[in-house]
Order: sequence, then structure tokens, then C-alpha cells
Amino acid sequence: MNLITRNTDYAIRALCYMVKSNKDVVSVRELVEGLKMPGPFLRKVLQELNKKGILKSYKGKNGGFVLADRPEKIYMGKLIEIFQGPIKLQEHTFKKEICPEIKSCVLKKKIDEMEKYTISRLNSLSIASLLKTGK
Amino acid sequence: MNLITRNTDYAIRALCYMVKSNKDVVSVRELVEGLKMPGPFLRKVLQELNKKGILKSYKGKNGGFVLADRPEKIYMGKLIEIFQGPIKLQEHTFKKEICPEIKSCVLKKKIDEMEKYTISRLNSLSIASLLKTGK
DNA sequence: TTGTAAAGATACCATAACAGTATCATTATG
DNA sequence: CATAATGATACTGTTATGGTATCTTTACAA
Repeated sequence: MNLITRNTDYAIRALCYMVKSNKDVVSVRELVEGLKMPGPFLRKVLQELNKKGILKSYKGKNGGFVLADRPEKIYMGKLIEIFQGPIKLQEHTFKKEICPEIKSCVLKKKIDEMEKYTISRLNSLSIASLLKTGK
Repeated sequence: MNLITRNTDYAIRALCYMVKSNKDVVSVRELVEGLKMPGPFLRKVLQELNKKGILKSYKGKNGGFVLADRPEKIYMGKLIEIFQGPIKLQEHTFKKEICPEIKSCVLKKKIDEMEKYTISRLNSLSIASLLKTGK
């Protein structure tokens, strides 16, 4: 199972790298060199982050990407949602057609509990908090 | 994401059905009629449960399956493991080749925490506890 | 003693999600 | 105005999931 897929993962690492780099603008080329990721894929990821307002982009020579907000304000929950949609521990299964006893389904209730816990955790975890090493 | 895949789900429902039926032996045919599941697939699921000691099987006419243990002793964690392998919220991602900073990776630690929580929950949830409705 | 209704074993198949590539257009900058 | 960057989009390979299909084996009951 993957709570976090590859594109979300790349997004997280790229954002961390950008914060640590302390530069005005960071290009895909630089990120690829620093992080050993497949370039075209990472580009697609960053374009998506731009569309969703996490990054700002600058085209043309010396262009690149910049965080649109402080790293304290960028949460894992949001990033996951961007690339994977709403966070769910269980998809499709608990629908009427598949699970006729959905209303009384104890399993569904329990999984919903776990889901809430997971979501709240992910929503309290920011890029900034990932960078506080040794603490 | 699917904490529980279809085969695990079918296994859970079949086991619940068998407990509620109060019969000595329950055949696949009966389960298919009662639960509206694809027969061949369910058969494969039950065969697996038999191999793993969750069910006992009887071949031949009037044959079928019986729980090998009390429903209080059959846990979701175990069922998931049978069909999906060890429970993981995150696979493959946190390996050296992909995540060079694995030792200090804060994200990994946080996800490991969530994983432990989830596993402990699933391991405290038995077939019997799913059947205690209204409580 | 034999037909039949069950499970056992295995091989095969369709679909969708994931991970990634390839290409061409657009836009700043020097 | 060449070039180095992003924007947009279409395509592709692989794998996991969710099944089918088929043949074998076994036991009961008439």
C-alpha cells in the first residue's frame, strides 16, 4: 500500500530541497542534479504544484520555481490531495452495491476511525517540520 | 488506497456469514447465494483460508468449509496479511536507492508511527467483534 | 458401484493505476 | 535572436488487482 505515491514523494523532496537551497529560483535541472530524479517526471510534478498554488513559476532563461508560501504552511495532507485526491484508507469497497450492510458495518466504522487519525496526522505535518532534523 | 483488498473483504464477509449461519458446514454455493459474490473468486479465497488454517474444508458431496477456530480468535490483521502480505502504509519508497537520507528521514518516522497505530487497531479487531452490532 | 456435488490446483485474462517518456509550444533574458 | 527555461499534452511500459476457465480429486448416497 502506498499512502504516498511517487509524484507526491518527489514533490515533498523537491520542496525540501528548495527550502534548504536558500535560492530565489530553482530550476528543474538543478533539482534533478541534486536529487537524482527523472527530469520529465519531476517537471510534471512541479507544474502541478504551480497550478495548485504551492509554487510560483518563472519561464524563460534563468527561470524556475519558488515556494508560493512559507514552508510552515505547506502540509503533507494538501500535497497528497493534489496528486492522489482526497486521502482514503479504503476506496470503493463500502458502497451499497458492494457492501449491502453499509449503515451498520462495524468494519467501515473502524476503518473510518483509522482514516481520521491518519488524515489529522498528515495535516499537522508541514514541509518545515520535516526539515527540523535532530529535534 | 485500499487497506483491505477485495479478496480480504470477501474473506471477512464469508467468515461472518458462516458464524451467523450456525451450520456445521457451509458450501461455496450457499455463500455465493447469500452474499452475491463471484463464485470462482470466492472459492479461491476460501481455499487460501483453508491453506492458512483459518478454515477447515471437507471435500465431496455435502462438503464445504468450517471455521477452524473461534471467531474471537480471528483478527483482521491476520486476514489482511494472508491476502496482502505484511501490513504497510508505505512500500518501496523508503529504501536507500530511492531515499538516500533514510536514516534521518522524518517523514518515514511519522509514517511508521501511523502504520503502527493502524496495525495495532487491525490486530485488535476480530470477526466476533464485527458481529456485535448495536453495541 | 457409480453419478454427482463438493473442494483442490492451476493457468489464463482484462482493466486500471502508476511511473515515466517524448514532443512541441511558449516565454523571458542576455 | 539564440537559448534556456517552463507549459501543455499525448503516448507507453509494468504491475497489482480482480476476476474466469478448466481440469482433477474426493466423498457421499442411491
